[in-house]
Amino acid sequence: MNAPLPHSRLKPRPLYEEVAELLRQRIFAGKASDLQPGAWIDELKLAQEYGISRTPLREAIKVLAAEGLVTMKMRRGAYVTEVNAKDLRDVFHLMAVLEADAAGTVASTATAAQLLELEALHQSLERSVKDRVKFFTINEAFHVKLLVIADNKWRDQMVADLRKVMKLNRAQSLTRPGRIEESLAEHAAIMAALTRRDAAAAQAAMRAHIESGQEAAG
Amino acid sequence: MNAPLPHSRLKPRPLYEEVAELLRQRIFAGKASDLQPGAWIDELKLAQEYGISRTPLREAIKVLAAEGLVTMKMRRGAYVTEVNAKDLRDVFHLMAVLEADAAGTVASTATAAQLLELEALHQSLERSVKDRVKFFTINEAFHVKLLVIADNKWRDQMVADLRKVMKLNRAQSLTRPGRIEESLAEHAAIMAALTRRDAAAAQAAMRAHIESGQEAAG
DNA sequence: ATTCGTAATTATGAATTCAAAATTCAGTTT
DNA sequence: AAACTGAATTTTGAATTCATAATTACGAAT
Repeated sequence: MNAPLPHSRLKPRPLYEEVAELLRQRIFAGKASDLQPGAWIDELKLAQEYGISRTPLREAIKVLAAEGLVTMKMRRGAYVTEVNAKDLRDVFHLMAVLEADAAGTVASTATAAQLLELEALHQSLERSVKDRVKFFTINEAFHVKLLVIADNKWRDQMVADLRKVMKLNRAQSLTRPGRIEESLAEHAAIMAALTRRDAAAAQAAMRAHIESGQEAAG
Repeated sequence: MNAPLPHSRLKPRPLYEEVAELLRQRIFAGKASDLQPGAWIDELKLAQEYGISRTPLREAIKVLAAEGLVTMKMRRGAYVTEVNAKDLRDVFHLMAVLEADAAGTVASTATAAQLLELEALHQSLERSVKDRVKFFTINEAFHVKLLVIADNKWRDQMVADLRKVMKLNRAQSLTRPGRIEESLAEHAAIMAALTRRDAAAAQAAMRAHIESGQEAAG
């Protein structure tokens, strides 16, 4: 079949993480891949395919299980997690709560320089309304920067995990016509509140923004 | 030292989970155990001690790593996580945010019967001011019940993980004189807001309660 | 005596092997 | 033909073995 993966190069991180990342991508590929939600994960097949043993593969699967991407059933192996509508609502709700809190923290504690960094990103976002991909990228960068400034690694971890679960569904992304302009307006509201250093308003604006994104997805 | 564990009985859950639980307890025992914060985890020693091989032990360690209890260093093994003062503040903050949100949800969506269940627990709490252990137990039960009613399994998972990290520190627990009465008063405020179905007040009361607990710990 | 370099030891990461449970399949019986 | 029993196969869970990276120990040289 496949030649063994040339993981001959000096490995900067353990194999199981490498494999976990590969599996994540296959899972996120959704129905394009064989690892769709609900699918059984064939350890033997995957191990052979990647040219590795089952040991690191199983370790990778455990990592994904902790992230919520796969679900383990006793003596029945691992399955790609299926998220129903309520799950998705719950995940979006938490994302809104956590990011709103981050926005509030930034409004009250960010330095002037940090606010300028956000402002720069926001302006870059405004210039990207015509480029869907670029808009998406910078939008992501804005949210990441906000979290970095809010400086709570535990929340960062939580948000990252929630994002992964969201990606399971594949519905999100700014595809609905007019959604980009809408999103931009919401970002403007967030940015304005931050600049005013109005924590309550920043929280509210961020919450509205995420919930708005949820509707776009649903 | 120890005889091999008699895992002869029909195992209801995988060995690595069993072991993960044992390790958790040892870690939570804190300085009473050899697994204090910062300590290196000797795979070989532990595996021999439990009478198992390194394979399930390493799987257990990966589970704990996902929970944040241990930290992996590439090619250097696993270490019990050390939480500094800022980490602890950040964890408490998130706990406050998540539980406050849950309280808000309960205030607005709980059924009358569910509120009565909480009310019953609260009254039981009032009757336990003189029994430190009982108070602690019922207090825990109240928070758990609240989360169950709020019905968001992803938040439940997050709160559970945060609790584990908190327990790493071992400072928490209602030991300061007068803290029990204080805590009871805060619970009364929460309960009152819930009964009034005042979501905003319930959130604020819960947030105050958790932050108050943080001071008691620090 | 200290520092640098190399050999020996130790510990981690990964592959392989083994055991046992679950599923599948065939055969028999009603 | 349907259903039940039991053997064969498949697959998970765990132990063992192997390879390599990292640390330690030792010794020589400055």
